[in-house]
Amino acid sequence: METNSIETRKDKKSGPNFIHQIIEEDIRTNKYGGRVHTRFPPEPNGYLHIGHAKSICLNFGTAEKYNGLCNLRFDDTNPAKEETEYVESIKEDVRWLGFDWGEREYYASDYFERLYEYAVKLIKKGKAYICDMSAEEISTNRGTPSKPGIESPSRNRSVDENLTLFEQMRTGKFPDGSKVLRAKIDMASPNMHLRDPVIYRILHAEHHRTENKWCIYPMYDFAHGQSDSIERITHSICTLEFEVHRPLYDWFIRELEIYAPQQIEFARLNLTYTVMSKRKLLDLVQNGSVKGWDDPRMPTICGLRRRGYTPESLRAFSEKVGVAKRENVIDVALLEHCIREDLNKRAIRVMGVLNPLKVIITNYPEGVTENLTAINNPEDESMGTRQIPFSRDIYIEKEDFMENPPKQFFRLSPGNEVRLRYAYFIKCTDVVKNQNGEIIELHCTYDPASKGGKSPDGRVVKSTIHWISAHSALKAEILLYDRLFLKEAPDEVEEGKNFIGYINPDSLKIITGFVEPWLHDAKPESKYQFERLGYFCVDKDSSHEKLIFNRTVTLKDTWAKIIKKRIGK
RNA sequence: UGUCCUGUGGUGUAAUUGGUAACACGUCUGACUCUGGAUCAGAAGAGUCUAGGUUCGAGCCCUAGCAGGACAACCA
Repeated sequence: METNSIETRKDKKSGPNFIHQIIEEDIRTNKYGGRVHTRFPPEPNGYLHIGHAKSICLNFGTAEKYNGLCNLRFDDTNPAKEETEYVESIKEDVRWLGFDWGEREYYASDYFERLYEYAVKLIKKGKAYICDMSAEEISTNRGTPSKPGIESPSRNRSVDENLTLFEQMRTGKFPDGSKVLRAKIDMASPNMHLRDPVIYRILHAEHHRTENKWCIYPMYDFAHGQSDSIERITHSICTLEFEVHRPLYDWFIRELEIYAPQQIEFARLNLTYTVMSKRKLLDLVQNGSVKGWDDPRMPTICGLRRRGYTPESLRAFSEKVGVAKRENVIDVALLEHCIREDLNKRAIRVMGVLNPLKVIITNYPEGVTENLTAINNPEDESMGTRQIPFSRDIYIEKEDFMENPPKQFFRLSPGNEVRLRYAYFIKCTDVVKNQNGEIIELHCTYDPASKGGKSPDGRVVKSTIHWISAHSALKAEILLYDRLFLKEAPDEVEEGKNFIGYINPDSLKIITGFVEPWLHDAKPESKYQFERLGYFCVDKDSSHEKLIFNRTVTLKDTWAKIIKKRIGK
């Protein structure tokens, strides 16, 4: 009862997004017999990124919400760019995000025969013709947005001649680029897409699925809408740039007299400090700025997965960014919030020291190891506890000690007592330095009565720091990732510059740290919180011989903020 | 000089379809705490691109502007 009222207060949700409003109206008016059928239609020519994740969540999520279906369809009309490898990676990513397309895995290439017949129908109606001009000629004759185009000399060929030529195109009589099939619409249309668009081109290329069956291929514009029609999609959700194509799709559907889906456009996702275009992501991979498509700094789904993002966090993110038509740039802080929120509930807490400083507890017996109990997750008692070894020599984080601390520094300093998490209170008695004056070791004393972290006399310490027992510490390679770009909007390049120039030179720091022995058997992709530091996940290349952790995201850090402010002033 | 789309706190998204701007992230306080995490309590921050108009009443309707974006691949 109480929880309920809290939930209704907290989850006071805003109204349905504009697409859902349209759908709800369509259901109400029985427009498609109450049916809701969407599709996610990627081209298998690259890896999916977080922008696609938004689209996937929208399409599959919408179908789920309204008890409908969502197809996975590959728009594979360009054999030159598409590969089976991409088909596989896309399927893996969609599945990983938690969506299921059942038996409904389709390909535009499955419809090539039907599309060919559609083209023939257009020719027979006098609505399409074979054009002999070259690509350049077609382009220059198309005019500009403000100047009408010029009609092709081939425009008034007879239906019979067009039919014959199209048939010959299919049988391979003509070389690439020598002829195209064009829709006969209006060379003076203010909409460029209606100026006799090319709908079929000759391409003597092997297709990843139809192999060498075809040497002519439909253009995307002539395949996409009809594919939606064939699949009896009710709501064809796509991004804004296809808004101007809609009149063309509607024209095809009308002239072909086939089932008409409804296209609705929404604004694609943009993220601060991130580039999202396939071209730029490819550039990053090819010029070696990152190690590959699944580099944890990439906004690709496989990159985010390797970074330690969970499907749940990505779905929550997709929900929070909303759906609208206005162009937007989402603060990556929202993405980071989503993964912290998810991992906070689920990740096991462990201790890891990234930048070790040796501490000798001088009044602790030598050669003794005792086990202390640590809580696996204070947010979830059911996750239990574990034992961690403690001994005379330990490592703490270098940043957790200051010889001459400012007022706001609560951690270890000469004379200041702190708690070693789950262990004892310690006090620093000596600072050992090398010849260069660098601190290399600390001597401390501990209070045996404070075992477990509580002092019987009730005295309080202001700070708790993490540590690792020196002899049982496990070495691990730790990859500290930061944002890939220094500039909030890396797409906005200044004169004569390139977005590559905005890359953060410190986006990756590789260090060797220590972690609890308990992590020896940690499995790839498993996620942990290193207490006080952040969330880390085991890299897929990690092994018993060499443990590798990726930092997914840091914890929120008030102290870091204070420092930043002091430096700023 | 064209056509289409979009303008609401720093960033996103809402506003029960004309009733006096809400939620999230971020920011800032404070409480609590064996993570300077989490949690909890609170604050600041927009008067809705501009100007007219309709109306008792406009972020929502009308008119005219302004600003931003998309469109000229045999790419998708």
